[in-house]
Amino acid sequence: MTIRTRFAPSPTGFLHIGGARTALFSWAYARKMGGAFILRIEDTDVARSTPEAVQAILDGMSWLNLGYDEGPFYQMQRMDRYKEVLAKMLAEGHAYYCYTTPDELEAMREAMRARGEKPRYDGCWRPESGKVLPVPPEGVAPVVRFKNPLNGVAAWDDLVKGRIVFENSELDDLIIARSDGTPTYNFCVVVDDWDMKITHVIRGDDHVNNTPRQINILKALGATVPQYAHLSMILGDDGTKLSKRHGAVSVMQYAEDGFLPEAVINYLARLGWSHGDEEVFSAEQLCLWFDLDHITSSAAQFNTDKLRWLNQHYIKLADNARLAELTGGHLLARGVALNETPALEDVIALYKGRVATLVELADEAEVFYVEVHPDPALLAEHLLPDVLPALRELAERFADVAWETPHLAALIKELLTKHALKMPKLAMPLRVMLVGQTHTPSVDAVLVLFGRETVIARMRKYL
RNA sequence: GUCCCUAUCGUCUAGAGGCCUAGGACAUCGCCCUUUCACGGCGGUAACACGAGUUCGAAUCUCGUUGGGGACGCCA
Repeated sequence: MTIRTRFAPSPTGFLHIGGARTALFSWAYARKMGGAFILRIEDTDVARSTPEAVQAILDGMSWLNLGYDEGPFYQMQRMDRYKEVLAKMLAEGHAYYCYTTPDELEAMREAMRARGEKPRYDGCWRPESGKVLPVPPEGVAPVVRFKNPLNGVAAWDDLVKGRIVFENSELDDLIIARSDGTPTYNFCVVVDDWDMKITHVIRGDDHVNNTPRQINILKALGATVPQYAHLSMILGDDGTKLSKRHGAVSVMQYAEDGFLPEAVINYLARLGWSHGDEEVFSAEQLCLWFDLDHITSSAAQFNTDKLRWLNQHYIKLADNARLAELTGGHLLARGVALNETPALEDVIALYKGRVATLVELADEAEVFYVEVHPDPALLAEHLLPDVLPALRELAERFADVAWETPHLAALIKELLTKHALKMPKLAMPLRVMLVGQTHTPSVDAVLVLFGRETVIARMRKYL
């Protein structure tokens, strides 16, 4: 049997980190098993679904390089099919019309809560042999409810959490079609998973409570029940639930913050799944290793530091031309115009080993293309009287020295000896004049990048 | 309130009864490298929530307690 998995987001917002991991695990499992990964957009909540959100989800998956084999399927385009199955269930007595209004339902729940009971539908319109149903009230459009079994259990062996058992008596008759006739989530999912021959449902564990209901509907339909794997949630950096206010940001925010998609994939893969002691691996490697047996069943806290560490690793590995293009984008967004020299690629070659994100890389590169305004206090601290003569002479000699690292290094050494100075004493003021800060790669490499004219011009301003 | 899930270093995790005086990674601390800062190398601190069982033996199995999370919608 071919393994078929799916990712089924509802387009009510961007693709956030939790959704991305769910997609990643489904994708990786399908890849590992030589199966198919299906993308399905669950847009039956017309009020909250937007085309922008659909696009945001597509963009997020594409950035992460998570390709799907089938879809995207849109539930709103499958209405006819849902209505067909709905009619069948009604005809076969697996579903029934219910005329209880939302207000009555609300009152019912309130009363039950007040009594300390689990709020649920009372089954008033549920047909039973020998039971006399109320007369349908005038002017009330009915909903359709699923006739859930009264006894026994709905149980499954969750591939992540182990065996989970729900008493059917805990479940009430859920609404599968609204009073306007449109089907609801739990019903659409079941029909879709059935029609799309999904073998493994890999999803967030906020769906654990939906699973017994879905299994019961599946069984009523005579459909094969798929395997379920419920992933625990991802907590924010501070250990609290991800929310709009903090943490639950779009995966595209990570792109903006200068993270490489391969770093995000690697991080997410390792968050809640493990392969022994392996920490750093590619998407390809993940597709070879991934399994459902090593998924953690408890919630995991997001850790930006570790993501940064991975990102740093992948930046070091990345091709300079690619980094230049990406970093150039960040620079452009800041309104920094790139000059011919130095070539951004050369700047990146010198700095890529020193940064954790592309934003930091852009920060470092920026000083090569815009004027710098060193902090006067910093200048005063390093442009000391005892180094000024050496710096002035250096600026003069720069005019005709061969502009290459060995010659520049030799010249600096020569003046160091002549003026009886230590390297940092001379290197620090140079750094401050050139880039406005004391932390840079070795000065000769920086000098080469800037070029003769810029170096002399920047030095002259202070000497 | 009811139901469901969950519990190993600060964090992500390894761990399927003896391999565990609990391993790796991030973070942190120290040392080395050094032209500053990084990078890199080496080393250190740091955890089985608690209580009962089962067993010759438990981080691993069972039960309970406590903590955390989720669900209880004509949302998905």
